[in-house]
Amino acid sequence: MSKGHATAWGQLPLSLNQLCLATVLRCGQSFRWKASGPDEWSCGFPDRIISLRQSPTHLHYRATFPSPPPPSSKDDTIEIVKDYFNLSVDLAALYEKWASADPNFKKKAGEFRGVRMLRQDPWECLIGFICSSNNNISRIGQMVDKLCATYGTPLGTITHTSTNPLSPSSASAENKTPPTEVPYYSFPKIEALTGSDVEETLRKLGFGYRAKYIYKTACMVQNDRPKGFLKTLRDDKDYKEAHAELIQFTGVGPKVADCVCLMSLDKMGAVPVDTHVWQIATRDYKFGKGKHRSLTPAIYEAVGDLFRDLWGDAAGWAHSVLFTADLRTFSDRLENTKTTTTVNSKTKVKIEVKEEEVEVKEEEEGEEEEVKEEVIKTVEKRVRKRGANGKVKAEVTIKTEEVTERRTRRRRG
DNA sequence: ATCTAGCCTGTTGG
DNA sequence: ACCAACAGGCTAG
Repeated sequence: MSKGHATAWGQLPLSLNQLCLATVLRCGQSFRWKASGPDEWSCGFPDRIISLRQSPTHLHYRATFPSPPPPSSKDDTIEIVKDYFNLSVDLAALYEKWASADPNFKKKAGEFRGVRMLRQDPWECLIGFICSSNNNISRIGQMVDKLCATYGTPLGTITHTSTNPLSPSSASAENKTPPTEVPYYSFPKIEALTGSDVEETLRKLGFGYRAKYIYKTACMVQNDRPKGFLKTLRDDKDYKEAHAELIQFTGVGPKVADCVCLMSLDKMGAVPVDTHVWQIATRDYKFGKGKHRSLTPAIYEAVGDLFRDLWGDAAGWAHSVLFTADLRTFSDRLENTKTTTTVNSKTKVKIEVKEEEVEVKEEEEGEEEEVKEEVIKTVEKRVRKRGANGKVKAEVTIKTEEVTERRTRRRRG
C-alpha cells in the first residue's frame, strides 16, 4: 500500500465514448500522469495524489493525502475529477456533430473515441507547454517530473505495480517486476520558480534554453501581473484577448498560447497548429495545395480558421481527436492496421496486421514535384504456441511488412 | 510582412 | 552499437 492516507475507491458512471482515460492521459495534454498499475493512473494535485481506473461503465477514483484528514471533513475528490475532465461537456454529442460535418473526422474518430480536452490549471499548463517547444512528449514528461521533484511539495508515494505487458522475449515464467514506491509531488507554485537560482538549476537539470523562459515567465506572472491573473483569462477574457495576453510571456508564441487557451482556459475554439496539425491540414484537407514553405503568423491563423469553419465553435476539441490519431504512440490504431491482442495467463502477444497499401502522392502542376510510391508487401507467418503438455494454446498469423519506396522527381508543365 | 539561424538535449530510427 | 535527425517552437535579427 502507499505511504500516505488513501481514501476508498469511489466511482462515477461514465462511458468510454465520453472519456478514454488511456488515450487522454497520454496524448500530450498533460505531462504528469503516470501509469501506476495496469490500467491505473496517478497524478499529483496541490494537496493530494489522485489515482484513476476505468471500466466500460465507470470511472473509479481515489485520493491519497499526505496527512490524515480531520475526521469530519468530506472528500471532494469527485468534484476535482469532474472539473479536471470537463465532464459537463457531452463529448459524444460533439462527435456526432463533427462526424456529420466532416467525412475525414468520421473516418478517424472510430478508433479514437473519448478524446476530450482536460481543464487543467492554467499555470501548470503554461509552464508545461513552454517546456514543449521543439521537444517530444517523452522528454517533456521527464522535464516536468524534475520540475515538480525540485520545486513542488512532496505528497507521499504510490505503489507502482508492473504496468507494461511482458515482452514476448522475456515472457517466460516468473519475471514479475516487484512493486516500487514512487514519490509524487504537487506542481510548483508560481513563487517557487522566481528564485534567482532557478534558471541555473533548470539548466543543470537539462531544460536547455527553456530554463530562462520558465524563470522569466514565472517572474512576469508573479511581479508584473495582478494576483490570479491567469484565472481571469479563463473567466473574464475571450479567446482573442486571452491569446494576446499569453504571447506576452517569454517563451510563449502562438502555438503555446493556443495550447493554454484550449487546455486550461475554456477556449474551445483554440486550435494549436504544430507540425502534426500542419501535416493534417495539408495532407488530409489539402490546405494551400503545397504552396507554403513556412508557417507564418498569417498562415497559422488561416489553418485555425479552416478548422473552425469546418467543425464550429469547439474546433479545438475536434482537432485534438485528429491530432491524437496522428501521434506515433497510437499508430497501431490506424485504419489500415488491425491489431489483435491475444492473452493467456502468462503472455500477452500483440500482433500487427498491415494490409497491402499502395499510396501515390502527387503535388500540384507547374512545380517540381516528388512522386513517392510506397509499396508495402506483407509476408505471412503462422505461429503456434504450445503449452508444456504439447497442447496448442494459441495460433496466430503474423504478417511482417516489407516496405519499398520509390522516389522520382520531375518537372511538369 | 516574411524569412532565417540559433538554441539545448533526450529520444528515435536507420 | 553508434550516430544523425528529429522533436507538439520561440526569439532576435
